[in-house]
Amino acid sequence: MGRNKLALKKIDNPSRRKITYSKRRDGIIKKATELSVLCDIDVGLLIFSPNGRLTTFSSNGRIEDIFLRYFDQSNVLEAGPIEQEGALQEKLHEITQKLQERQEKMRPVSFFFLIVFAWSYNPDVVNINSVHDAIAHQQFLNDAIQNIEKLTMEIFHEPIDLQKSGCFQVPPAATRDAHLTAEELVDGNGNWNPPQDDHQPKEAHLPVSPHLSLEYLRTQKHWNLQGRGQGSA
Amino acid sequence: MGRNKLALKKIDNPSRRKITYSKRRDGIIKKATELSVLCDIDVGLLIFSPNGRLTTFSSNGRIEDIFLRYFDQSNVLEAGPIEQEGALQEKLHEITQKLQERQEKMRPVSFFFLIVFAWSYNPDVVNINSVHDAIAHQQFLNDAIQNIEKLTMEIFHEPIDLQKSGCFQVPPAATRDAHLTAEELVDGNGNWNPPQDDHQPKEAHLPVSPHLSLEYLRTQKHWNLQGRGQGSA
DNA sequence: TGATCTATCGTTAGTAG
DNA sequence: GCTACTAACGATAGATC
Repeated sequence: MGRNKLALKKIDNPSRRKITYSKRRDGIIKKATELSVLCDIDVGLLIFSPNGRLTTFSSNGRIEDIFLRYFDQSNVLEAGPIEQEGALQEKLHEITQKLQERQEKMRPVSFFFLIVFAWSYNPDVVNINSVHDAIAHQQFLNDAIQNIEKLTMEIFHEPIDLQKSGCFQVPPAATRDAHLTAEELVDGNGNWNPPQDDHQPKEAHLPVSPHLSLEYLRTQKHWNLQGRGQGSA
Repeated sequence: MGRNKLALKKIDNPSRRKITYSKRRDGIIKKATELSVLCDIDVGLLIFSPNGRLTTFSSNGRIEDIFLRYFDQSNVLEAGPIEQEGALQEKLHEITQKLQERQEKMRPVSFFFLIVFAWSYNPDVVNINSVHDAIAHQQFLNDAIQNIEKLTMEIFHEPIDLQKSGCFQVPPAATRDAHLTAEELVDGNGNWNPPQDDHQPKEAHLPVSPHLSLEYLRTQKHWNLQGRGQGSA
């Protein structure tokens, strides 16, 4: 199209690239508009410009509404897969550290959300097996709750410098009683052990972790340029 | 384009609508591909077909990576605004109830995430004032932690029927000790009250709630068809 | 029968300069 | 903006399931 064809590769000349960006961004937004109106459907679009500036399009309400619908559909089932212990912990720790290093002015809830999101997303899960075991499932749930709690504790115990940007320094969080792991609550035979007063705090772990079900992926079309998608071309 | 022009309105004929959908979906994905390659940028695209089927495009990795980048940019600051008590509680309750009614096969973590997301998103916040008060902030954090925990408890105490789809019925969660509200932990003078054994469970509340900063919105372009966006046309 | 591809054709709208 | 040029796509027909 246009006076002459463009090769499908990055435009070297920065100013030309920006011009092309503007034109095509507007074009694709128009297309998205038309598609959503003509077919009466939800469309969401996220574009990060060469300068890192974000342009968002959503056919209906906010882009977050589209996200919600996405996650709503992603709630697909299979039994919880087994995750090698520790890996998830490390990942979370890495994220929290990175965020703390940046000392970004972050709103606590967004921060908290990011953790939970990164955790539930957990893209690096491979070599996992399905286990239909209610006990394990319960372990997972308990550990999940405690892990989030624990993480939040750890995070907000550290002073995040929010004062510089009109926010506050987060004071030390409250002492909490919930530091039992499911391992302590369920014995080797799967029997329930109510918490005792003489327990010792212990590292929680996540024996089970989420991933998208294969069946779900098969019913959906996912495209991306790195060939990691599941789409039927 | 095409043999003759289409009016920019919903296509009445369902089969024609689907055909148009397919073509234009492929077209817009091609455009998104070209845009991301030519300009070397991240692009994410979410399309829900007339049948509710989801098509996803992401220029780089998974669509969730684009989400993460979005939320990363969205973590903008202002002091936490005051939220009228109760409204958020109601909203969360509504969501949990709706989800329970549907009895959908949901993965616990996704479910949990959805709650946290809906909570941190909270689009209905209006008429809020900024308050620079560390105590209130701490209350908020404590309440936040406890609310999520409490909700998770409430949710998973209820048997969610996951068995029909190869999943399990979630057994009653462990007895937890963390049902104190910040109100109980911090007295009227802002002093810290460690938990006592004779406390009574009580409804937690959220005095503070997140929203996107206006300044952030001003620096970004948001488009949508309902005129609620912030974009400069 | 209805849905979903494929192919072809001709018009026009996206876009490079 | 403008202009030139071509690729997106509406219509239609035929194939497959």
